[in-house]
Amino acid sequence: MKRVTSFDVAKRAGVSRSVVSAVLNDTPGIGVSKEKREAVLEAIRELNYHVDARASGMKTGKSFCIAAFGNTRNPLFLQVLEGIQRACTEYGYHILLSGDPSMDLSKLADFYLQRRIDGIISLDALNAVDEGWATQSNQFGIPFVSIEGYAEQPEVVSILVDYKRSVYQALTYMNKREGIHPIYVIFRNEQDIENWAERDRKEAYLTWCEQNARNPIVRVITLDDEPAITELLKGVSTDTYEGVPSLLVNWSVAVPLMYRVAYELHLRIGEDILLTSADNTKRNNQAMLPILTVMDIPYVRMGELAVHALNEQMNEVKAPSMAIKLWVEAELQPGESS
Amino acid sequence: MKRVTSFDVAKRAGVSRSVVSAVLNDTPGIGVSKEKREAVLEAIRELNYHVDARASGMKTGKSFCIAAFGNTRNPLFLQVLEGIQRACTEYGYHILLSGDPSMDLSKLADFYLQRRIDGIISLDALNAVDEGWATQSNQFGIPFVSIEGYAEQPEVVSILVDYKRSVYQALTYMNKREGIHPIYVIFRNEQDIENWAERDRKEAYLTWCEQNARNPIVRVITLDDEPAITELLKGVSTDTYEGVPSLLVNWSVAVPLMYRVAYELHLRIGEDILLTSADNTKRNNQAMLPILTVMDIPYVRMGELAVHALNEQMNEVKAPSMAIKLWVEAELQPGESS
DNA sequence: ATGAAAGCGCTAACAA
DNA sequence: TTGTTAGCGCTTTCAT
Repeated sequence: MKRVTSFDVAKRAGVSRSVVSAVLNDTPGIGVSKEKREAVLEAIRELNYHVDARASGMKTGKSFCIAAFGNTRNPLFLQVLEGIQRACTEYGYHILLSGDPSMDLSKLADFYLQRRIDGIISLDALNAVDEGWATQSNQFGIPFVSIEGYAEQPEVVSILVDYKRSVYQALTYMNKREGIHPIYVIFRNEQDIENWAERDRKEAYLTWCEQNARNPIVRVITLDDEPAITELLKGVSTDTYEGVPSLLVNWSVAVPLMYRVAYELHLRIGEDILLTSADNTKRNNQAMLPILTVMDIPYVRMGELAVHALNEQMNEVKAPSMAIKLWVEAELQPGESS
Repeated sequence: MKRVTSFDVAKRAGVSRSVVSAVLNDTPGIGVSKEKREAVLEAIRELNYHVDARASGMKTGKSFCIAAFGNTRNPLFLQVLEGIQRACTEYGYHILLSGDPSMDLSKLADFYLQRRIDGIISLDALNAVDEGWATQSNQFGIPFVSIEGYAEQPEVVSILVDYKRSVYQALTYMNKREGIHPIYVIFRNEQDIENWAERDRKEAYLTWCEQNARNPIVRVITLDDEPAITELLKGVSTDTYEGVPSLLVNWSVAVPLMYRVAYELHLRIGEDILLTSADNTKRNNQAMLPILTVMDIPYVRMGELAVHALNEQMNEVKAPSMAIKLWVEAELQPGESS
């Protein structure tokens, strides 16, 4: 069972291997006559020849392979992958998926270095900073792009969401409805320290309130703290504030539980209480009743952008068209909940 | 900027390249003295050396890379990937993610052959048959495992769900509740022909009815046909059959719309109407209110199994412990809807 | 037990 | 324009 090589193709086409290579790669500065070119292509087809990417990679020093790193448990990762895939197809890159966040860094590094990866894209947590992925990957000399992470590390290229704008837009939308009474609900993990996104969102809320002469009301609730949510919903629905109580939630993860609590309290979301999420994806909420109004985070596009950014890094474009920090905007997806 | 090679390591450790290689691969039948081995390991650490997988692959003929093929739009694919990833880590394989189903086969084949992939795992549609992925991949000589596809192609290795059992178990569970009245609702795409899974499920329903002396009632509805669903729910809820109307749905995709229709009709699922899905995943339904009772399909494990099956194929185990067709069982996840 | 040397399949620099 | 050749970094005989 012999592999067919470029030598076989050359022989069959009656040319030398370099000609075959030239035809395959459109090597600049080297012309091949029409007939020879045809002959080569013909031979390739007949022999069903396929370049060995490893061999060519060894010569050129490029593997045309980028690594996508993220948590396969996270549904958003799939959307990012979709974007990465789309852009990679365009550039001719292949995607290597290996290593989840549970794996230790040196093991992972070994993976990547063995494969001579051209670049790394990583979907990070908002508060990802330490571990020094970025610093590490710089050590390796592998171009690196973070999605949602390292917002405050000026040397790391990252794709970030403009959460300020997201909150601002959400509030503006909610405000269209007469007599609403916007409350900002911050859900957070107990152990997490406040991150940049959280700060941005809160700041945007306060700014908006000031500009619109509203009294800011902020509630902080620990994720999954059902009693606290019950209390909140009960409270706002019986409050004597003027207007319909209208909640802007910082983090989509908490929303299902809010729906459940409302369901159990027989509160109708979208009528008794209005609800909007400032951080979510449309796809994630298609099954919700009523449909949740969300600021949709474009994870697919962020994946695409990451590849473009990586590509610029890899080719060391002299006049980079892309900044170190790339900001994308969430898009309002009106639902029935507000 | 020079790459560090096994030669550098050898030089530093004061041995030859073959020794380095032997240490790295535990080459059987070739012993290395304790000191030399230590020296090599030391040098590797000092120089931060990493084998070039391409070069070693060229010699050994293995790429230690398997391709995962599936639709990145499908959330289930992520679960499969999770399983694949887990098993791959175990075997030391890397995962190549390239090509979505929209890409044409020859292009894809080119990808795989260029990379000298060791095997392919594909998450297929239940009715996947034509296109001859399998036959094709056999032509390429690349081991292939299908998840959910090619159930009726005896030569293709595939991981399949025992849907008969799934339906049977669901019905048994539903029947625990007194006086239920089980109706089987088949949702289907208009253009799709009936597939093996559909046949199995229906057969299981009929068998169960016979064994339990129930009158089988089957409804067929086109996916997304909202009026038909409305009619169905209205109908069964006002029927004068004895017992609570209890629906077993064949396909989870239709469930959100059923919930919506019920919501609009002010029918309380779990009280006025009982609902169970015979084909679903728990993860997909966490946000539903009330929580849907489902037969949970273990996609993660199916991914793992696929890798194991692939591994056996690749190593051409003489006494294969795995059959060509591997059947897995769905697990009942009781919810509040039935 | 260890070292020398022959490739694996390819590209790029050079020679013709 | 075309063909020759020297590696890329590794594994694996084959001698030593």
